[in-house]
Amino acid sequence: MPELPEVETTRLSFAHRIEGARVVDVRMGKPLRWPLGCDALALRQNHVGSVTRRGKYLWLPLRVADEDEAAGGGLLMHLGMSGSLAFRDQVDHPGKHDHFDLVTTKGTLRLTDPRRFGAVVWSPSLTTGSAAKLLANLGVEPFDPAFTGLQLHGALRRRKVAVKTALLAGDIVVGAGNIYACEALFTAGIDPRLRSDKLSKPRSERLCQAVRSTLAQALRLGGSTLRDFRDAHGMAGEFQSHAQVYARAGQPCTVCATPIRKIVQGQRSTFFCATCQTR
DNA sequence: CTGGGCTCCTGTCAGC
DNA sequence: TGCTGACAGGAGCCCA
Repeated sequence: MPELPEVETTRLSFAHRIEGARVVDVRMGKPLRWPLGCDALALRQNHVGSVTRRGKYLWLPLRVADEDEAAGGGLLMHLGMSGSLAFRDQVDHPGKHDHFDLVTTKGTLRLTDPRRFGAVVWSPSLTTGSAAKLLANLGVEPFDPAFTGLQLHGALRRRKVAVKTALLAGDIVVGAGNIYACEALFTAGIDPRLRSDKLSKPRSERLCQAVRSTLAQALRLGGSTLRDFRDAHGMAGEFQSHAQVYARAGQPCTVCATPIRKIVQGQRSTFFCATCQTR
């Protein structure tokens, strides 16, 4: 589910409210993708710092306030395919898909994740331990000035996979998942099947701009709510109704009316317009 | 090192 | 209405 716009929308919706809170209790539900990596009770008395994002991961820094239950470090969170976070003053008894509650003096942060591909992992810091390992192979942030057409061209030149697959891999540029990779390629007018190393510099420049503009537009619209995405206030996103190709197989292209095609690349569906995406 | 395929898990929907 | 199979926003891991 959550690609960069959804993760960032989530972060913006609760980061300012949880900052400075003291952890009062922690509740774990069914196992998530990885174990927490520390004693959950050791998180109590820690203070939550400023929540940041790297790719599709969120980082909740913790500061030790009471040496008895010291954890420090922070929590690296990932929403997987079906995860969402809610931050509420008061939470109900956990439902069957609520697998993590961080109860704080300012409210409770709850991870709901039916498929449990998501994760909450403790790490001593962002640059050491499990966080460092999980973030090690991430590509550049799409809104970082270091992400340029030239840089993208250089990275794609060394791959032979389809450009769509290379975008999804996240080790060149982070943030574009299946929806936004499809949408960015449409905006750039590039065939998703094109081999990465066949992208010219002008095409790479267009793709760079398209990745950025697509993610920026999605961010303005609060992400995409296909089924169950909500930000931490429970607000749905609006991007899905602006999608030009994603989930529109058989429907007319908004530009040229050619029916949108659906193919499979690397076990993921790709949607594209065979007329518009040839430049 | 690269690329392809599998896997984790649950819910939903199309088709019979 | 009930069953079965395909598919879903991610990404780590294993093997060729």
